[in-house]
Amino acid sequence: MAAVNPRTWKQPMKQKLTISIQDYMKTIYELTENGESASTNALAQKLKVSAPSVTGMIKKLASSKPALVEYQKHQGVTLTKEGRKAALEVIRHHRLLEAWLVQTLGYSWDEVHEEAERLEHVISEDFERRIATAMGHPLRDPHGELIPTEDLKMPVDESTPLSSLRPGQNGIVTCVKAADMELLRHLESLGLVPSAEIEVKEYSPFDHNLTVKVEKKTSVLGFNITTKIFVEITK
Amino acid sequence: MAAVNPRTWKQPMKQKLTISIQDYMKTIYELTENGESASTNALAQKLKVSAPSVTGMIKKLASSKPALVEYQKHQGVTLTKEGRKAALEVIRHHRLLEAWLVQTLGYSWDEVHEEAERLEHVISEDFERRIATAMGHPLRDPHGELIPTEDLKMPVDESTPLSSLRPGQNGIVTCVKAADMELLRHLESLGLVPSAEIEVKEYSPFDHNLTVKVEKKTSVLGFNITTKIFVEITK
DNA sequence: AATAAAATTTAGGTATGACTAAATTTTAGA
DNA sequence: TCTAAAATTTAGTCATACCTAAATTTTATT
Ligand SMILES: [Mn+2]
Ligand SMILES: [Mn+2]
Ligand SMILES: [Mn+2]
Ligand SMILES: [Mn+2]
Repeated sequence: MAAVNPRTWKQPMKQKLTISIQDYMKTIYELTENGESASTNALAQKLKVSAPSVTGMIKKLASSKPALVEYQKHQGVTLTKEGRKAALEVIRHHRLLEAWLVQTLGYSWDEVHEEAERLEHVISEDFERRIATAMGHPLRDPHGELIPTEDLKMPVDESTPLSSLRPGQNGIVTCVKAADMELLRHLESLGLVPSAEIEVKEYSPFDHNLTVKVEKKTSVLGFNITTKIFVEITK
Repeated sequence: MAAVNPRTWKQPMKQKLTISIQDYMKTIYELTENGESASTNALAQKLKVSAPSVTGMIKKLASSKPALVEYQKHQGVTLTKEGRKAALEVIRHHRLLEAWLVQTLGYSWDEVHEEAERLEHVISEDFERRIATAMGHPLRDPHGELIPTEDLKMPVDESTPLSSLRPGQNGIVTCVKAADMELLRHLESLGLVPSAEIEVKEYSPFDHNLTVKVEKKTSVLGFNITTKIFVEITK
């Protein structure tokens, strides 16, 4: 119910990270998945915080023991090993929660995100274990995003973006990487949800449009959509 | 994900109360249920915070618009109508969550409290509605505590403390008002849980001990226990 | 009524995590 | 290579919610 005096903290504990820090870690993870470092501005935008606030926080994270990020002025940040663990812990919470909310409370996949965004920071490890067990240790969340394992490793994703398929190829949707609720609802109306089967019918080399067929429905999808849908190629 | 600048708050909103404030409201509610006002020290103890911190917070709550508490120096605090609503909102969240965690994740009644204590502050009204609906709008939590209604009224409790029963009277347990996990587990081992049927066998006028029979098990209970168990008299 | 003890408030700080405005550094264009 | 724009950091504040030590007020007890 109450707070802990930071001055009386026993150091060598698995210290609980603040909600802010947890959000920073998660966001840095997402921005550095491609291998590049995360810029101050990109973080500021994603976290909806000013750039100076990011600089301040980043300095703190870099000088904490153990350091959670690697930081060089003007060069952005990357996660340390410790930092990656912290990020994956939050991401595991988030994705398990999304899956659980959809399965047990009938949330739709475009509604869950917000709720999970707040719950992810306050559930116990016990809660995490209970929902994981109750769902039979799912591999992916409702969007198809991979759930970090209990020992905080991120499974490798074998799937490829729909944009790389060509006419004649088929696939099963594994993941839809979209945050926008409008877009999510649109894709759902087209049947483009995880585990849907897709046939690629046509490809337009100029705009990279793909014509795809999902459950008897045919749609023409632009490049900015086909790069967000990931599939496991079946043919 | 980020914070709101309090200086740019639009006033006349159903402003979201901070977690600290929510905990103060809940605790003040509990301490004033008997009709008396809550003292600074009692609040400090329950909230695990220093007395000066309580004074400071109380002043803020009293001068906020709308005021959440009524406060007179050295005289303790009581809740305003607004304050009571705020308290009941948190209590409803807490008790619905306890019921939900026990029903769907197999928490035991002595484990749920802590988890609910943190979740109560972050679930949405939507989440509240979903779990209430999923459970068929339960009247009581796993301890038997009454759950405030959706329109934030506290139902009146018809039950009486076990301590007021005498040999020959029977009752059904409605509520066990104990916070201590050890005690809760002990009572459970005696079968003293909500909806258990109790027969009062003996009464010792000197120490107010009651000998009771629950499911073929007979126990002698001290006054400090019998005042914490509430029953609906059936005979 | 006087005084000691208990309760409460005042005074002065701290940590966290935001913000704006100004300065600096990096980057990219001519 | 110089320079302007963009990105980033520094400097200085602020709100929230705690804290300890000291002062004050209330309350009991003679
Ligand atoms: Mn975890
Ligand atoms: Mn979050
Ligand atoms: Mn709480
Ligand atoms: Mn509510």
